[in-house]
Amino acid sequence: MNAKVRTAVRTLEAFEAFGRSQKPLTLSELARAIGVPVSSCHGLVATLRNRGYIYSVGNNRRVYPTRRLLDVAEAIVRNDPLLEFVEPVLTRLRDDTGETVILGTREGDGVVYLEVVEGLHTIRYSAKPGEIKPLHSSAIGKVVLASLDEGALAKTLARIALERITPATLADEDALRRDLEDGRRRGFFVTRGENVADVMGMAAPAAPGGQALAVALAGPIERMDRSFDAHAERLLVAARELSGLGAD
Amino acid sequence: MNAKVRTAVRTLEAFEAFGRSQKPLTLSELARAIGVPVSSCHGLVATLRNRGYIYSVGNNRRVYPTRRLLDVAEAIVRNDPLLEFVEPVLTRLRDDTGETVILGTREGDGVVYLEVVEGLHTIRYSAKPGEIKPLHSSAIGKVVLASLDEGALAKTLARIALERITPATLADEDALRRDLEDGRRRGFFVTRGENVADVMGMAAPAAPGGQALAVALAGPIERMDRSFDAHAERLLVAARELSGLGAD
DNA sequence: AATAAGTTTTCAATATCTCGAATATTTTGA
DNA sequence: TCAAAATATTCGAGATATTGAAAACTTATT
Repeated sequence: MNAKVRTAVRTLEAFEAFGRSQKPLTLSELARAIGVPVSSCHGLVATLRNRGYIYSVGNNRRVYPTRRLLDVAEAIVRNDPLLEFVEPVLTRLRDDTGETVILGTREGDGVVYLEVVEGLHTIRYSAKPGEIKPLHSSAIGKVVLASLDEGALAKTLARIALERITPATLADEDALRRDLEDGRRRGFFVTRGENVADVMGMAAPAAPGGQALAVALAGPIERMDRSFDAHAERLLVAARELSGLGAD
Repeated sequence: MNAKVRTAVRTLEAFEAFGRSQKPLTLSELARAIGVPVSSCHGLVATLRNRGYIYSVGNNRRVYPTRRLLDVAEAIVRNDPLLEFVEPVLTRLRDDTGETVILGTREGDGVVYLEVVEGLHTIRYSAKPGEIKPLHSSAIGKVVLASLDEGALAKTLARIALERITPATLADEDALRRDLEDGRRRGFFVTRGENVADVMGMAAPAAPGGQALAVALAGPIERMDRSFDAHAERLLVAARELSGLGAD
């Protein structure tokens, strides 16, 4: 169930490494950066060069990606079936609350972030699209769990380990079920430092085009608490707006 | 010497397929799009989902990439060691000539396009960064060949097949050598339908930050011919500008 | 509601990639 | 300039992914 195809992962990790390093790398630097033997990295780099995804910079042996990956990524996003419609709603929610806004959905036994609009404060919850979070300790994950019927919920809870990630994590099934019940009643779900210390998340279900997603607001507990009720109300408005979008 | 690591290629081809298809694909559609057995595609898709690079859209079984790839690609380009400086020069050249401008370099036994600024005409030479062109039948390739000393040139010509791609391709070594000599004398190199029928390219060496690159102008033969001298002169100005940039 | 057509998933033999070690090359430092 | 260190490349045994085939599941059609 975990990542399977090693080379696929490595290929993407190589690009991520360039994104982090912010400069051309030699073969061995790249190998070190992605934790791969130099000899294996050698073949990968040769392949990517052959394909025009990376090129050798200058006269030395360093390589760097061409714009090709950006080009592919832009073509993909240009035609994204979803995000075009939802982006304005998320940005308004961010502007009204000042906190980071996230759109996410279930992916396997986790949650994947589809879109992140970062908050306006210097201290803010920071995340990237594509990040994976646990079902039991993220606000969006609780939305997902709460949407399951009893049978599916029991099976899912049995399968996923309720790993204690912080002292506040609800690692106990009964506590988690009570928390889900609270959320169902309120219409939104909350985490208080259960996944990252000091972070509060609140999330509500949203179904743009009929697709089951969730929208979340996240920031430092202290600041979020001060505006808890206003933020919650604003979040629910955004969730309703999203659900009205895109007949798809 | 050709592409070696199969999965690396497939991974990128999968993303390219989404860029082309412009919509979510089922597993078998994706497999068909990239010419891979469904069973193999299955593992690849599972891996990419695990990594947050793709997610399942809607309730059906279609998948589409998240913004994660774009995020990585943007981080890479944000810190591109080269393109920040050269882009304005290329764009001015494009604006002054109306034709497509390309920055390229040698990569193995081919040429890779690093940057493309497309022309302003409806009918124009269209290309993408990362495309690979032959050394012997592209204007940039001729710049590369002409920069080699006799020993390296002989070895390279022996290694690469002078494939006849169009009727106009210089598939004969003597003819190609004479053409290179002409180019050296003029200071720039020309192709006339040698790689793509109806396309004329002209290229000159440029060395921003000391790195051996080439800048090219490409468009329909008929239109390029009408402004041949002016374009050539303008191209050489741009090449000089580029070579003065970026101490690196 | 049943059948057919298409799609996804699993499986184990096989083709391919991976990795450490050895070799070759380049860079660094004196 | 030479020696030492670092880096890149090659190679074969072993680890891993790939594949067609078959089973399980969905969706479309009658």
